Parts: sequence; structure tokens; C-alpha cells
Amino acid sequence: MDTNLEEKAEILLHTYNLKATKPRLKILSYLMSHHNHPTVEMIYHALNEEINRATVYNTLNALSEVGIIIEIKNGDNSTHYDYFVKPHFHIICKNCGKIADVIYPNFDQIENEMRKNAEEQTGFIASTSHLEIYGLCPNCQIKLKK
Amino acid sequence: MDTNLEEKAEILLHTYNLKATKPRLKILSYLMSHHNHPTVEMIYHALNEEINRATVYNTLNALSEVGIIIEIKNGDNSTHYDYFVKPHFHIICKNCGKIADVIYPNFDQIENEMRKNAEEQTGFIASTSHLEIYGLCPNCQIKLKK
DNA sequence: GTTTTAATTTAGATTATTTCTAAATTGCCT
DNA sequence: AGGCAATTTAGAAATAATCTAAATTAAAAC
Repeated sequence: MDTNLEEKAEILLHTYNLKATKPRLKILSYLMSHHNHPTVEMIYHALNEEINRATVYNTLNALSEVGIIIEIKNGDNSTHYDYFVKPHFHIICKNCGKIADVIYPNFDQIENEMRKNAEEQTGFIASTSHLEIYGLCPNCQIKLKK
Repeated sequence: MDTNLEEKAEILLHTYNLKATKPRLKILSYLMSHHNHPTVEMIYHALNEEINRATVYNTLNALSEVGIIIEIKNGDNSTHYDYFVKPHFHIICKNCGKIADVIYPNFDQIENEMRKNAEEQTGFIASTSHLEIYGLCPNCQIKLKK
């Protein structure tokens, strides 16, 4: 277990006024060190089924609410998560569900513009935004040609 | 029943090489005349529970696959749908789930740019894209202040 | 206008995902 | 160290979506 990682996670949690509970430290550390876009189920198993599923759900909701992680609504109807490093979005394979990161330097700028526009038009106060693109990954392009 | 509407729906279905079955005509007509961002459940009830739920699911998937309608992955973990008129995206209230349209003239242009970028970076072939913004609607802003 | 055929619909069961409840535990402040 | 609000837990319950195999149907072929 990487103590240094958990320390980093603890600081991050406190920054956002979240209690640094053991389950949260483990889950956040996992996300900080794995960029496999896991679901609740994947995290639950990766952490040896030691943390209650409801807690995994609660934690991921809390983390994505403050923006520490990104929520990805996948085509497979389960939600995936990704630790936020720099502005990016995701492209998801319609065939196999694979998720790839797309780095887009101006992404937060564009996001902000959209948010502002949405607020002006609707009177909402915007917080998080979600962009996902669907498509076919290189592997499935080949598979489906046959 | 608006025959004219169903005729329009039939033409639209044929344009995309989709069989114009009775369930599809009813569902598409409903979507073309209601902009309440319904879920499967809402459509199922609006059409008097006469169309099997599985068919509603199948139809909505088929329609969104070809782009006649837009799929909205709402925060409430059910999927909402919207007939596509012009390029727009959605803002969703985190508190009450209300969905509002945001018209954005350049939206498809920006979408295309993102898609191109994603394709170059990942080797995927991009098809549809989804953007949702979360926030607080005017009503809930007032409610939560109390 | 029949016939044919592939696609679609159906009922109902099944699976998967997420939320809820009430009791027990735990982090953090004083 | 003690107190309290927030969080976690086990397990049940609710909700959403998919699957199966048989019946039906739209549209092309004759």
C-alpha cells in the first residue's frame, strides 16, 4: 500500500471539506493510481469486496460532486469514473465498451462558454458538465468488417 | 390522432431505412409533438401501455442510433429522449431532475471539432456525441436557499 | 393482390444497477 | 478523552434494461 498516495488523497479530501474516512481514502487512492475508468463493481472487487457497495456509491457521488473525479455515463448503462487530472473527455466504443481519454487543451474554456450560454438561456446555475462521444474502437472496426 | 404527423414520421423512418411499424410510428409521433424529454416509462404510459416496454426500448435505441432523436443520460439514472430539431444540448437540475433545452447555433460545429480531435488521438471512428450540463434550476435555487 | 421473407413485436422472466433503511461505527472538533 | 454529526454497513427493495422464443407484420418479390 502506497502511504504517500493515501496522504495525497487525504489532503485532497480535506481541501473539499470531505471527511477522510478509510473507505474514501482507499477508493480515491485507487482512482488516483488506476486510469482504467472503473465502475462501482470494478472498484468493489479491486478492493477485495471489503467496502460496502452502498459506500462505494456514496463515495463516488461525493467525489464527483466536488469535481475530484469525472462521472462517465457509458452506453452500457453503468457509470464509470475517472480521476480528474487535466481537462479531457471520453470516447466510448459502442461495440465493446472500451473508454479512451481525449486530451483537449481548450476543453474547459469551451465548457465554460457552454455553461455560460446555458445559464443565460435557462436561468439555471450550472455546475458540472459531461461530454461523451460514442464510436468504434480500432479493434472493433476490424472485427466488424469481417 | 394527427394523421399528418404520422405521415411525417413514416417518411422520416423510411429515410433512415427503418421499417415503419405501428409502434414506431406512435412513438416517433409522440416524440415529435412532445418536448417533455420523456423516459421509456413516460412514453409507455402516454401510449396507454399498449406497446410493450421492450419495444419502446428497441425503438428508442433505433431512433437515437440514426440520430432522429437525442439520448439524454440524466442524473436520475434513467435515460430521457428528445426529438432532434436543431443542434442543442441539455441542462439538468441536480435537485429535481428538470431538463431544459439550450440552443447553441455552433453546437454541431464544435461537436465536429471534438469528434475529429478524438478520432485523431484514439483511432476510433466517432459517431454520436452527448453533452449534458448539470446545475440547479431557478425553482430549486429558491427552495434550497431557505 | 398474394406470397415470401426478414425484421420486428410481444409476454414474461431475468439480470443488472442503484437506492433505501435503521443500526453501528468513526472522524474530527473542542 | 468525550461528544456529535457524518459516514458506513448489511441486507432488502426499487428501478431500469435486456433476453428468449414464439407470434406478428411491413415491404419486397412475384
